[in-house]
Amino acid sequence: MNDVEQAILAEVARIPRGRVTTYGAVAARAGLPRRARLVGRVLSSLPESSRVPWHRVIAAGGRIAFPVGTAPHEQQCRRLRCEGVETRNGRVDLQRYGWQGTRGDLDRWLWRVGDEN
DNA sequence: CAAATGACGGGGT
DNA sequence: AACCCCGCCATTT
Repeated sequence: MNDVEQAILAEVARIPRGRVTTYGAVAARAGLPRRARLVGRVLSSLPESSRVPWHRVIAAGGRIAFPVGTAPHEQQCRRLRCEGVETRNGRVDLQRYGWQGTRGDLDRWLWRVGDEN
């Protein structure tokens, strides 16, 4: 595994339980702007045994990347539901569950923790 | 080597 | 909101 994949997985692992973020956002935070597709490719190559929370990564606009009705789609919805994230018609409300990862994040705002610059 | 293919994104209709 | 189209780029045909 190279450093690029490492950076991407590190960002995915940073997403808090019960929150979600997009492929594009992960790429940007990993220092790879406009490389959303790469994020998807890396996640698709994860072994079943991986503990990386891949289900917290969704497509732009809160859409679940897998086609509605497919097994992987159902699995992702199930995993999200387990941590309190509700999915409606294959989508997640980003206004409510979206995680930006930096300034403006609800958690940091509430607890005043992390890098405040 | 050319063309198709994605766990994508954004802009236009 | 739902498509379509095009940019993106590592892999696979």
